[in-house]
Amino acid sequence: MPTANQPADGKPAAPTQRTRDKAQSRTRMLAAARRMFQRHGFEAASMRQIAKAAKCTPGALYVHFADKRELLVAMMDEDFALLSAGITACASIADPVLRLSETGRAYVRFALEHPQHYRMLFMTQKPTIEPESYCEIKHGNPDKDGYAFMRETVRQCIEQGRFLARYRDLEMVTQSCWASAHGFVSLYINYGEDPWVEFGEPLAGAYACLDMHMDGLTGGEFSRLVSSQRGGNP
Amino acid sequence: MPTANQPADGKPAAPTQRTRDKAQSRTRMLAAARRMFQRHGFEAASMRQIAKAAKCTPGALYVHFADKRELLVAMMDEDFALLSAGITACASIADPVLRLSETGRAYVRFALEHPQHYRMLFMTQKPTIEPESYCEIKHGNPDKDGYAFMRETVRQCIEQGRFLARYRDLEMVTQSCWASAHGFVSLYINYGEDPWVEFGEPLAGAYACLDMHMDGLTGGEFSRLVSSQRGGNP
DNA sequence: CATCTGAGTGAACGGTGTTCAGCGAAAGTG
DNA sequence: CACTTTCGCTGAACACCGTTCACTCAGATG
Repeated sequence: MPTANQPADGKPAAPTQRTRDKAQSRTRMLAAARRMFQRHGFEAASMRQIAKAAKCTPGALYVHFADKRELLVAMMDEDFALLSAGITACASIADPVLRLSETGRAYVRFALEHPQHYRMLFMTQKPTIEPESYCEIKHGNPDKDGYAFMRETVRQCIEQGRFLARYRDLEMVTQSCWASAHGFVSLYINYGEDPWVEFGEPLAGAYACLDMHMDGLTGGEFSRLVSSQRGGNP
Repeated sequence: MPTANQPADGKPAAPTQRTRDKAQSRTRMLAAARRMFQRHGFEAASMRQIAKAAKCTPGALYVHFADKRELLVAMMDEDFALLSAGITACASIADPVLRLSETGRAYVRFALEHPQHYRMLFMTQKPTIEPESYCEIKHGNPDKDGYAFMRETVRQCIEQGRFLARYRDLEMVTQSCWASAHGFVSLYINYGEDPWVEFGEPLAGAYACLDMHMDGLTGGEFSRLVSSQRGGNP
């Protein structure tokens, strides 16, 4: 039963007035949702507010998105390209220790620039683990890709003997790298506005955490490498 | 206007039937709220569910707690006391570097032994809590406030020149210590059961993260200190 | 005993995410 | 062109949510 939008032969159909309108609506809704989510957070932003900002009724949102969470996920998919871009930019760095450090920096920059997105990805309780719907079908789980990228870099560091001898457990070291990036930014996202803790410039704090961790892993070689790089290439 | 509960002279009144009932109700409500918050999270747990679990009506909750947020705060106060007890138990350790390390270890043990408590305390998005609503007494007092205790220890480390020269910012270093403990345990609590990250023994991983961080801060002096301690006192 | 007090009730208010019969204009078909 | 089908969208609901409030009535007070 071919439709105008998706013919049976799979060839792209000529965009009709209706399909163009629908795409436009979707874009408008997504933009409105981004504004609301970033301004008020996921819970506080309501579908009615988003609908009003997108100049439609709440029900219309459900034509394009199954539920509120999918609206957020669709929104995050767009911005996730930034994290992927940052990480793939690090892939060109030859030295695995420096590459690992830069990967962490790209990671924390993403977290601090998109705190609400980061919260949804890495700080919320996953309701249920659905292996089919989440992990594989979703054009490759970006979390797993990032993790795998980091693990591969860690593997090279270990193979080249760049880490202290006691840090040989690939999974554990990879997780410690992830944790060194996640720890500070997740605390900042939760308590950055809290008067209870006086946070300074978050990026500086996050970078410092990464550096301390890298020095702990390498026995201080990381800092010496960085300063020699800086001294050698002024 | 003295009441049976709080006479004007400040002397404790004899507990009447009513005051005992009220305290009992409060305790029952708090226990029900803890169950619900830990099971479903702050947002998903509803006042109606809590009321049903506490065998009362939703309105009765508002006799004891101003709103949902205050119910959470009352619950967190109890859990914080448990955590603070574990942290301040390290106060007897003379060496501030070792004391800081042991503080971190106590922190991650609490997190891994009470993952639901920890999630509620440090991993959920909380409504902003004004300082005046919070226990002012605890805030800033190293005996009661774990963060203040850690900061005081960090201050001693800095004053004794135990950290590398570039780590002189008291707040930032304290936050990095917190982050080094929080990072791994929060990831483990979220992804420990997830099939796409293979976690090993969580306590070992968390301790390793702490050690790397301490070595990064001290330029490796921490590990040398620990091994000399171990060698000196076998 | 009469009086007062206050913990608890139950219904309501305005919000929330989500669903769905039906509308009407665009698209497809003869 | 006229007829039928398609489908994005509306508006009204549904079942919840946190919170309020007039009211009740057992226990404390005098």
